[in-house]
Amino acid sequence: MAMRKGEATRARIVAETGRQAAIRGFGAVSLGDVAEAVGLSKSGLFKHFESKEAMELAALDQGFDRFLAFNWANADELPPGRPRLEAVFDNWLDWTEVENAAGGCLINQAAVELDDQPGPLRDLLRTRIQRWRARLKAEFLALRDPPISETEAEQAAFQMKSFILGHSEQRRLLDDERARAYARAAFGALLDRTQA
Amino acid sequence: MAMRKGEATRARIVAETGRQAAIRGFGAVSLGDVAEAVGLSKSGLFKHFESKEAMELAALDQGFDRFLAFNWANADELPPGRPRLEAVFDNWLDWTEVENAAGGCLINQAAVELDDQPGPLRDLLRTRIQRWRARLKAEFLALRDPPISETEAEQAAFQMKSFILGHSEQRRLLDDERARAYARAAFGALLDRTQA
DNA sequence: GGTAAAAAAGCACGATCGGTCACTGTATGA
DNA sequence: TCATACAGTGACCGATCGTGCTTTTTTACC
Repeated sequence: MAMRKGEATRARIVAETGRQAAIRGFGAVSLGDVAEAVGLSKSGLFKHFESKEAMELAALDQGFDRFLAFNWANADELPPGRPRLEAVFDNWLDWTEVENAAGGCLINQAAVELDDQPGPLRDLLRTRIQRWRARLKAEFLALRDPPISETEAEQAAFQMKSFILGHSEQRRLLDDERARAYARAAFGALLDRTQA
Repeated sequence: MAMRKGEATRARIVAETGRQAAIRGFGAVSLGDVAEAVGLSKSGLFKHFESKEAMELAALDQGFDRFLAFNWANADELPPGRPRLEAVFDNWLDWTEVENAAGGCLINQAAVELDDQPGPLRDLLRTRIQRWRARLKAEFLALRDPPISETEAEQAAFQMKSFILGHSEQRRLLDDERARAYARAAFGALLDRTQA
């Protein structure tokens, strides 16, 4: 009764969908291409997903899981505040560059593509990004004792995310390796200012 | 002999292509949709462009022209350095919010979508963004006398662009109106630090 | 106002789109 | 081992994709 093979195939489909969406965008992913890439027929896909949208939903969800696992890796073991924030930031930069070969960060691609397209995909992305932001904000609040204000923490989280986005564009579109140095310098200075 | 009407129609097609690309991405724009939106038949489009790609190229190029005109408006009349930079930054924020109704900034959408898709579209985008960056860098160099280093100017331009990207995501995807305040505060502090 | 050129429509093409259905092989649980 | 639930195929649906080719309608100039 255990559906072992089915689950493995489903996972391959989800991963491939995310891969293609990161490159072309969700709106340009085709069932035919995904099916061919995983070595299935188009109709075979429908044994695992009831529709293309359900497939994309699973891909985005799993993509976000991967993102969190990657970026928060080893952060739990570090003390809250600056050590954690620096680890997360470095992981995040790595994420951009590791994913470089695979077409870039799926979440960032989705964020820009879906921001004006209502639907379950955007809803999922929104709630997950908001949760992630709240986590970062809490970490900034732990930077100082007594803690900084909520607004200051949000300000800092805003800048952190901004540097990540700036790094991604300069690194991926402009192919400029200095991007990482710029981002790290900017973030380090932000931590200095916030913590002092 | 003068092809007056043709040029007007062409301009409408280009504008509409840009509009749709900003929403769905270039890869998801269809000739049928564009044709219907401008009130033409599909085949009518081919009297103005030899291919879909040529149409997209024109749309991106014209979109960038509009971006530059909007962001640099009234900046020439201001003295170089801080006044100009502040005007450009505010214009840029306005641009994001004005374009809000129209599906967001075409250039930003293209930057994320095309960063891993080689071709003439990406080439055009790259060169135009690099030119724009050089312009910003020069403006940062004018911030101080004697001027800051090249690297410092690039660092500052990196942060400026980052704040724009951060503002765009927080404003458009998360629908958070505080984004503008965060971005302005961050940019103001950056200018203070750089200029002092 | 006639005429030549430009603009646009109409139509058809092969390919591909997302999706359904009836069918077959196969892995799995009893 | 055997029955069965499940994974996967192939043919096919109507719609739409980008793009030619031919014809008709507008437009602009003399």
